[in-house]
Amino acid sequence: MKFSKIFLPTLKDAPSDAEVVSHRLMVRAGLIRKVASGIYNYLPLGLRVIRKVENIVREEMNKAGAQEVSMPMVVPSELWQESGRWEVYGKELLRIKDRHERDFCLGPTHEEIITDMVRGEVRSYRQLPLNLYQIQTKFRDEIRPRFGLMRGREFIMKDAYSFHATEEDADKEYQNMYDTYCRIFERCGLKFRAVEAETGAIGGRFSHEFMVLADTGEDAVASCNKCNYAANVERAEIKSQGSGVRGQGSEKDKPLEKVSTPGMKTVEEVSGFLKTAPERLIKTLIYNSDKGIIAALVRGDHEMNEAKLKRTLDASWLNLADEEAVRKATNAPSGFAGPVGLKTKIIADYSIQTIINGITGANEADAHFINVNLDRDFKVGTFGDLRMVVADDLCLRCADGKLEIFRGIEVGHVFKLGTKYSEAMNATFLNEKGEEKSMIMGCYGIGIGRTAAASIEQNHDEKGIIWPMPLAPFHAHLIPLNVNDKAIMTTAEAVYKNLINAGLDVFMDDRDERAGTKFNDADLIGIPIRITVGSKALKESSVEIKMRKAADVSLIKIDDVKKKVLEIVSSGR
RNA sequence: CGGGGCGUAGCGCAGCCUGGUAGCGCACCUGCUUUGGGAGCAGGGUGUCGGAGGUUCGAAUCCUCUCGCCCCGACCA
Repeated sequence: MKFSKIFLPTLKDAPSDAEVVSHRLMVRAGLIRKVASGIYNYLPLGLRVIRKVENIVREEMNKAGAQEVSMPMVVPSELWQESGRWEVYGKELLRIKDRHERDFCLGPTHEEIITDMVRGEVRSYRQLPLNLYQIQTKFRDEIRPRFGLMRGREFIMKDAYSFHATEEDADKEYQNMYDTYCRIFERCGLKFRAVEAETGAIGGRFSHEFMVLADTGEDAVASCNKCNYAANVERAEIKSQGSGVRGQGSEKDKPLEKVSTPGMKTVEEVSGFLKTAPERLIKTLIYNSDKGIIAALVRGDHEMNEAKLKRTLDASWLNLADEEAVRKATNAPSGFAGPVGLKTKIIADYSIQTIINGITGANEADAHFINVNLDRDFKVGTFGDLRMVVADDLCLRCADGKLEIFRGIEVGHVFKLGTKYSEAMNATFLNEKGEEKSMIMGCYGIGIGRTAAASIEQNHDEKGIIWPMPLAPFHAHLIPLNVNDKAIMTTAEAVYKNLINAGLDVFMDDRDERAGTKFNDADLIGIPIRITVGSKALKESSVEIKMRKAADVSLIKIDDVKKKVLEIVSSGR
């Protein structure tokens, strides 16, 4: 492909709405253009990269025994009603009506459709297992799309679904997909980690996320500095610290006292006003759930982890009570709730056990209690691990490890679904004994565009993108320095044809531009191998070859170019 | 959905407060010179100033409504 022919608009300035480096560079390097919030055009160069990722995914999935299918993007509401998610999924599900006023949605994920497809055909355990996948455009009406392809509303995803007759077989496939994902992201040249994760809206039993390490990542991951435990902070468990017994310290219990705290609602305000450390405060959060109104306590310097709370309560839904419900439960405006004298069920994080002479809301406006002590002043129904992990928390899985927090971009996610969808949608089969059983399912997703974006987050410099060879839109970038020089152009054309005949993807900048312009565009676009044809090297029957990621330039005889480039490309980096 | 901000040339922005008939840099077009890291000179403006309505002799500028986009938050008392 030649620059003069390709539709490749590069930009010196990035549009002001591009925040993160991958978004800026994708726009500047002419890979994508925005159509609407979270919705993008893929330009030729961008599509090439997308295709590279897709093909790696496709090859590895096929190798792992999965089969490619394609399902519709527009899905009738009935299937979603059957699974119950039409009600549950919320506003992210873009609902549309056809001309007959029938409800449809744009598929954000395809558990319902695939389950419907499989249940229609599979009757016997002999037809199992199955692993079907597609690479397709999804739509999720995200609250706040951002960061270009990183969190779009419309995005390309590989989603795979497996069906099994037994738990063991499903577990085996889960491991198979886990291993496959590791191979895929390794082939993409990414630094990543697989971490334990929450299952979220997809549901299911357990899951792992594949996180590309990047400071701009939207997720935080806790990982042990001693053992191989790693989990999304949403999920990460904490070894309860201390003995769990109050009063170990030298401090004596003081009498309970009510103090005036006009307008002081937040932990910062109260601790600042009373001149104490936030860890002395007991934060009281009033929740509404299917288990009734709950008061949940965490230490002032900690954050509640609702996923943990939900699990500990065994609740199926849970949300923070609104102002009115808070008043009803505590007789006070929000901001002044506390466990003392509270009638509702109280659940607390382990860390509450060790607070001596704590501070809580007094369940009346503009007042807090100080010197609050567990058991003497209030009772807790259940203790549990309820809070978000922070750096240096102790690892639950090993003896003396501490947790570190790093940021990551979620590029893949594997779920063991179990029978959530097969039961709801009646996807059954007959086993050897002729018994009717629900199929055991798994599902496995990879964000294609996000993987490309994540690669840029990890591989760039101030000049532009530095593609790893497997994702690069072209293998080599050929630059004839002066298109009006006959000797240079003859050589460049010869090298171009020679490399193409060798099966390589070659990009030639045949524009009548100055050297600086071409070099800068080359650095921006980030093709791994740069070959420069100029008069200096030509005198020695040579061209210059430079790797995008390296600084050094080497001369190479024109006759040896093909061999050299093939060598670099096949070495994979 | 709540708060804040922005919408002026393809991109980045100024002008708006204090109304007077639209500008800067880059890009783009023409010509000449130049040609190894974003060239120089000369010429060219490519715009419903997001849209609609209003105030006014006169609106990019003031007012109202509306649309779009961006940022922060959106359960953290």
